[in-house]
Amino acid sequence: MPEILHKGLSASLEDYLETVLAVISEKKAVRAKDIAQRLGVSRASVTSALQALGERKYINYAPYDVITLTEEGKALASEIWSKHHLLTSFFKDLLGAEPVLAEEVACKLEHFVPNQILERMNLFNEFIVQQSGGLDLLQKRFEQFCIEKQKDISGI
Amino acid sequence: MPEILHKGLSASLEDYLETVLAVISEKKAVRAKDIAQRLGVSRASVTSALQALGERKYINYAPYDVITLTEEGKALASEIWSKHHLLTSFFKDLLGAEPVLAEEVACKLEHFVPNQILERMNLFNEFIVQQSGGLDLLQKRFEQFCIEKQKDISGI
DNA sequence: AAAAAAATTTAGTTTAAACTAATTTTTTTA
DNA sequence: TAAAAAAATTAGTTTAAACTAAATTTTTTT
Repeated sequence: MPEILHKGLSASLEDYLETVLAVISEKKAVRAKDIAQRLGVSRASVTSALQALGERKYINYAPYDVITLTEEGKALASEIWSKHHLLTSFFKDLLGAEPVLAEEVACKLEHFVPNQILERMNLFNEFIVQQSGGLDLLQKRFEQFCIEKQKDISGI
Repeated sequence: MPEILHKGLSASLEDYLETVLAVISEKKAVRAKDIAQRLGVSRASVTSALQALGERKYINYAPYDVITLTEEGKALASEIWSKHHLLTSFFKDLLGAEPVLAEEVACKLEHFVPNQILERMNLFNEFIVQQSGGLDLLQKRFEQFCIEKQKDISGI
């Protein structure tokens, strides 16, 4: 599989880039060790991913040197990160999915969901929340609906 | 990447299996050529995928012989197919996404979406449609909402 | 029924992404 | 500051999934 996406990066490399941003946001320096831990891969895999991201100018990389994001890298990583949040929120807050499952799906979907669909999710979310008089009310009613549905099913 | 999913098949092999079912449903015999065309891969790739599916007992495969689905294969292919439809419908009918984009996303998501999230999508769909007095009304109101939103944005 | 055409398979190559083991560099500590 | 520990990198291997080109088998046509 070539498996190349929107901006010319594979899902895998996008994950590494996203993690670089996440670690930078939390700590001062980016350690390959941290990235390896978060993604559950070996340090060797992190090195080769960082080299690939360096070649494509998404990060500034030199062996044993400090890692920083280029402007391109920041832009792309932020874009992916924002998709991640939007998707997680859609599944978790609107559909009421388990937070862990919502995260998991978002983590994969973020790499290939078309912008049009993302926009539609947002618009729909706004629309429904507005129509229902707020997220809280909507969630309560939906929860109630689900409970009744399950009663119906068990009552058959 | 090992990239193995729920039932021990990769997304790629699940796509081949799904396509076998689709072709069987439409034609009498399954031709490697048809599968190659649908998936946009070479005939050689189809052969090796069919061999892999044969080894794992999802299809009955022997060189140059007729291809059929095993019971396991039918069950799994149908499951994926049904996920595909549910997802496509969610994005297309509820969110109003372009049919082609909805298909594309569904095609990838079907391989790793957790059942809980799929169930939530269905329940939410039912809930919202019921609350809105039918899908037609909902779609009209949502379309109107989107139009107004876009006016707002352009009016800034 | 033999030749031609089409379809399938095999053989061998490529690529991306992972791994382990060994080496090198940096950092910490005694 | 020298030795030990930790971290990062390199070298080399593995796997899955694609590809092309060549060989084989099946099907069709003359």
